[in-house]
Order: sequence, then C-alpha cells, then structure tokens
Amino acid sequence: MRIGDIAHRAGVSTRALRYYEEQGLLASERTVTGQRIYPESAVERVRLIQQFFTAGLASRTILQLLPCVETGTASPEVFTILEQERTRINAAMADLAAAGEALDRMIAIAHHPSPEHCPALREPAWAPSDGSTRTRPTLATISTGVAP
Amino acid sequence: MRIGDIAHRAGVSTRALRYYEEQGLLASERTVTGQRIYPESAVERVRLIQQFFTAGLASRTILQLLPCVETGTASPEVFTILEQERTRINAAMADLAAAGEALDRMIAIAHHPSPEHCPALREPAWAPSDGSTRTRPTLATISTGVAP
DNA sequence: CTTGCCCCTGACGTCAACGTCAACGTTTAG
DNA sequence: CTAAACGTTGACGTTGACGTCAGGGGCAAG
Repeated sequence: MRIGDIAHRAGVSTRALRYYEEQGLLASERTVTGQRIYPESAVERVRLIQQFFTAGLASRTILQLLPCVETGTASPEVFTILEQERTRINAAMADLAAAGEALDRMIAIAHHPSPEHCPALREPAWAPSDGSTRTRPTLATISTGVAP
Repeated sequence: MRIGDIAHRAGVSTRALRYYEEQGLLASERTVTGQRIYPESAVERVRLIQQFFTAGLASRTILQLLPCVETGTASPEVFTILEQERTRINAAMADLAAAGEALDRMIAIAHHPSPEHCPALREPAWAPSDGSTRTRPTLATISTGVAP
C-alpha cells in the first residue's frame, strides 16, 4: 500500500507518516522510483504509535518500546521504561480525574443558582465559619472539594 | 505576600505567576515601588490554575471559567464550556486507559519469556489460526488486545 | 555603605509533533 | 497524450507554557 492509503486507513496525515519514518518509528520499502510502500500491518502499527503519542509518550520512548512489541521480549532497560510510563500514565489519569471533579463541582454549583448549593452533598465543604454569615463555595472548596 | 512566597507555597516558578497575570488569570496589588503583593487566597487559586493546565485546558479557557469560580454562577456559554471540557477530559482519560492497557499487555508478555504467554489470560487474543503454527502476540493483539 | 537577596520589565529561546508551502517527479483515468 | 491526483525532498512556520538571560532597581542586615 502507498502512503496515502495508510494515512487514510489509520486516520493520520501523510506528513505524520513521513515524520514517523524520520523518527525511526515506521519503516517502508521503496519502489524503483522512490515511492514508499507499506505492508498491511503498518496500519495497526501507526494506530499504536498514535495511541502512545496521545498518551503523552515521547517519540524517543516509543522508539525504544516498539522493538519489544515485535520481538515479544523486553530487555531490563525497556522493562524499566515500560513501568515508568505506566506509572506516569496512572499519575496523568489521577490529575485528569481531579480536574474533572473540580469541573463537576463547578457544574453542580452552576446548576443550582440558589445560595444553598445542594446542602446534603456539599455541607462539609462550606459549613459557615460563624453563625451569622453563610459562605458561598469558594476557590478552596472548588479546587479540592475539602474545606481547609 | 510577595511573588516568591506564593511561588514557593504553590510549587510553581515566579515566571509562571507573571505569565498567569499576563494572561489575566491572576491579579495582584502593587507596592509603591511596583512589587507584586498577593493575598493568601492566591495560593489556592494558583493550585487550581495549575490543575487545569495539567488537565490540558488552555489559558483562554481557564480565563473564561475563573469568574464562574468566584461568583459561583455560570452563564450559558460558560456552562457549555464546562461540559465540553468535562467531555474532553473523559475522552483523554479513556485514551490514557487504553494506552495503559497496551503497556500492561507488553509488560505481561515481557514478564513471561516463554512462547505460551499466560494462556489463560490471552488465549482469545492469539488463538492459532490453523492447527499447525502458533502465532506469537503481534502488533494487532498488543495495540487493541483483540484479535482481528 | 555595601553586600546579598529579592523583585521588575522586556525579549528571546525551547520543545515536539506535526502543518504548510515550494518545486518537482509519478501514476493513472479517460 | 494529457490532466488530475498522488508522490518525493527540503525547509520554514505553528503553538503554548513557560525557561532564561540582560539590565536595572528595592530592601533589610551588618
């Protein structure tokens, strides 16, 4: 298959495919006139590369991982990288979850314009500091969901 | 508090704080000599900003959301942004989870160097296409975990 | 006073994964 | 044969959240 076919099937640009080749992530045969030729399997490989890029892996890291994918084995260094990236991804997911919950709290508050924002749910977060004034949810309660 | 104190307490650089101010995300008083002065609450605000940046929100988006944090209300447009970003974060988490599972499969395979890679777990993914040859886990099975 | 540490503005540098354009050769449908 | 559609290399542009440096001023202690 030619580069345009792979690009279309994998959902990326031809520029991306040439970039992958430049980075050593994707090999290609050439016709006598210099045009790139790929096997079917290239589509899946590109999808995997894209998945790793989307997950924040650097091209150099992917380059170290891909041989492991082909051979089904991993040297100790590659194994270390695998676990490092796994840990990094878990941390990134936790960060995303925290930000998502912050957004959820903002959505919940915005959805209830009354000063009493869903008391049963949020009372611990904005319990009045004194008896006279009721505080609205503030920065601290939104960012962490826990009152200082 | 001065900029160095806030930076230290919030775990960011002073350059970052000036950048936030430049982007309209963080206000500051000034002394007569022009030095920035922040209230205590700035620490929490910076942490929230950082949380949003880490989650992939653009500064322009955060700029639209922060007033909502202070007022506790949200205009319809802001509400739309809230939900969009919530959706985006969910998608990003799903992408991370998928990449994490791909790494897990690579780790599992690398951990069992024998050709029979944990049959009970992976048999559906690499069942021999015919009776003669046993295929090792390949690109397709690693990227998606499901045989084509 | 001066030493050392903090702060200011302004401006350029960075990094990565491509986008985009130029100038040109190749393949293919009619 | 010809025009459209596709391919090639090379090189510069983009984006965002800062890092970093230059050149200058502010501020408490000794």
